[in-house]
Formats: sequence, C-alpha cells, structure tokens
Amino acid sequence: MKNNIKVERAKKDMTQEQLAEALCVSRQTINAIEKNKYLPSTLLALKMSNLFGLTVNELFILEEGD
Amino acid sequence: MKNNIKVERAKKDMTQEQLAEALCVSRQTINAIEKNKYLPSTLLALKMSNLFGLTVNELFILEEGD
DNA sequence: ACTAAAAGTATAATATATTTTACATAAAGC
DNA sequence: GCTTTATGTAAAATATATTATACTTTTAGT
Repeated sequence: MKNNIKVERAKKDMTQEQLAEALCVSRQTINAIEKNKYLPSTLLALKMSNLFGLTVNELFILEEGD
Repeated sequence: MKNNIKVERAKKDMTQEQLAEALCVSRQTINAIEKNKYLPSTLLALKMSNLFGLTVNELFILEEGD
C-alpha cells in the first residue's frame, strides 16, 4: 500500500498540523499515515478525498500482497 | 454514511458468503457493513472497489454529520 | 551557531474493525 | 409443513486505528 498524502499536502502548502486540524484528527495520525505505519479508516480516507479533490483510489494505491 | 454494497453484490448475483470469500473476510463483516454497523478499513474498501469496478467514493457516500 | 517551526518517534490508553462461534429469522423449493 | 440456503444478530476475543503526552531530530531563517 502506497499513498500520496504528503505530496497532495505539499501541493496545498499545508503542514501536518494544519491538515490534521482540517480533518479533525491528531497530527500523529497524519504523520503515521504518511509514514505508512497504518491505514486510515474509510471515513478519514473519504474526508481526505474530499479535501484534496481526488478519489480514495487515487490517494491510496494497492500494491502486490495487500 | 451510506453504501451500495448490497446493490452491487446483487448485480453480481453473489451471496454475502461468496463476497466474503472473494474478499478474504468473514461473512459477518460483509453483513455488518451492509447493515451499517461499522465502516470497513480502507484496505477492505479498496478491495471492494476493485471487485465491483467502482471507486471507493462511489461505493461509500459521506452524508451530513459524518 | 541560535532559534523556531515542522516532522519524526515512542508508549500507553481508548475506540473501532474483524473474527469466531453460535443461534435466530426469512425466503424458496419441494 | 419440512428442509435448505441466505440473512440477521450477539457476545467475547483479537487486531488495528486514533488520541494524548512527551521527547528527539530535521529544516529553514536570521
């Protein structure tokens, strides 16, 4: 599993903390997702999708073995 | 939050058990998601997305208050 | 080099998702 | 009515996501 959160966040010129606030989650959650420590819930993935204007499928990419 | 799993499953003429097997989860998980007891993980949502040929966003729809 | 802001990391606590087992109900065919 | 298959439901156990607190490291500006 791979994701583009860090890149999309950079496009919007947001810090992890700003993104966390916009999504009503903690900064650690954003950091953990960017560092691939775990996947977000579908709810959070959909909120990110809305915020970045991309589908969940575009933000989170399945890889071999997932 | 709303989802179209039951309808898409019907289109494919699959039982909950068949869908569960195809996705490597338990039948109860499928049932619980269809009955909106909880949301799947993003991993499972993406697998469903692949199987049905729809984006996660098309399968799971945010509503007011989510 | 100093400072401040941002990002990374760790651990424990809580919340949510998933499994397993088991039983109850609904629908369909015979 | 009986049987079978599909669906609904429940409780306990496990796995995973999220939070809170706190500390370290990196980065950028001065």
